[in-house]
Amino acid sequence: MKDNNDMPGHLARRFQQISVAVFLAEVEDAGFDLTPVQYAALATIKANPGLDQVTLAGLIAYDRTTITGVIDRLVQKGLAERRPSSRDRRARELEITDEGRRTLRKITPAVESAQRIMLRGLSAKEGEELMRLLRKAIAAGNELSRAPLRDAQL
Amino acid sequence: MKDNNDMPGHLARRFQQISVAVFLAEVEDAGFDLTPVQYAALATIKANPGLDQVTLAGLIAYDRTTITGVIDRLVQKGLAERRPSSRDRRARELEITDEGRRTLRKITPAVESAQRIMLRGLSAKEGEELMRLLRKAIAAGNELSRAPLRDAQL
DNA sequence: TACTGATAGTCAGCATACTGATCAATAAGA
DNA sequence: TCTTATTGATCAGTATGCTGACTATCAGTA
Repeated sequence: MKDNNDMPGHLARRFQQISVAVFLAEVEDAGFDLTPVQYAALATIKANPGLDQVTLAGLIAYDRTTITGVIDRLVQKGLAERRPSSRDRRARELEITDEGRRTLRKITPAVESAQRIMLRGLSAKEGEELMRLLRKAIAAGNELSRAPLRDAQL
Repeated sequence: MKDNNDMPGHLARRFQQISVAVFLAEVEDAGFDLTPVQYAALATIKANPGLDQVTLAGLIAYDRTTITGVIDRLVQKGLAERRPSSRDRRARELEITDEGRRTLRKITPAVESAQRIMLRGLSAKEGEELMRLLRKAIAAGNELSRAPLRDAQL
C-alpha cells in the first residue's frame, strides 16, 4: 500500500496548505489583510503598469476566470484600478494605486518572513535545492494545467 | 525585486495546481470522476474502517469543516457510508462501500500514473529528493496550518 | 466589405479550504 | 453529582480554482 507520504501530489497539497497559512499569519501580524493570490497580482500589476487581465493571468499562472474576482477585491480595497483599454475595447488596463504601492512597500518584510518560515525545517542549501527541483518539475508540467505561465507579449 | 520564481510559496501553489490538473486528467481518462481530495479520503476510510470524521481529517491533514462536504459527495456517489457511532453519539462512523472498493481498485493505475507525470521533468533521484525535502519542510511546518497531520488514536 | 475564427472578460456552477459560530454530547473537575 | 470545558459535526460566509458557456470585440481572409 502506497503511503500518502510517497505521493508527490499529496505532499504538494500539504506544502501549499502550510505556505498559505504562514503567509496569511505573517501578513495579518503586520496589520494587513491580503491573500497570497492578491499579493502576487498586485506586485505584478506594479511591475507591469497598464497590463490587461489575460496578460496578468499568464504572468502568474492564474486562470483567467479567477483573475476577475481577485481584481474585484483589489479594486474594492482601493489597491488597484481597472479601466477600459483605449487600444482594445474588450480589454481592461490595470493600474496600482498610491494606496496599493504603500501597502506593497509596508507588507514586503512580512512576505519575505513568510518565505523563510515555510522553509524553516531545511538548511539554506536544502531550501535552494527544493526550489530548484520545484522549478524544474513545474517547467516540465507547465502546459498541463489550464492556467500555464506565459511571458508578457510586449 | 524578488521574482516569483524565488518564492517557495509561489512554487508550492504552482506545483499543486499542476498536480491537481494531472490527477484529474488521468482519472477522467480512466473513466472516473473523483478529485484528489475525495480519493485520499476514500483510501483512508478503506484503510481505517469505522473511523470518525475528525480522525480522518487528521490522517490526511484536512480541515474538519472541509471533510463534511467531501464525505457528502462520497456518500452521494455511493462510495462511502456515514452512520452514527454507537460509542459516541456526536460522532459518525465512516465505511467504504463495495462500490467504493471497486472504484479504488480500478482507479489505482491512473493515480500512480498521475504521480509519475507530475515528476516527469525530474530524474528518479531528483524525484526522490524533491519528496524528501517536501516531507522535511512539511514536518517542520505541520502545526502552522489549521489542519495539521495527526496520528490516529487507536 | 462580409464572414470566420480567435480573443478579453464575465458568469453560473461546482469543489476545495479557511474563519468563526453553533449545537449536542462527552469528559473532567470540584 | 453538578458545573465547566472540550469535542464531533455542521453551517454561514469568504476566497481561490476550475469547466463550460456567453457577449463583445478584434483580426485575418475571401
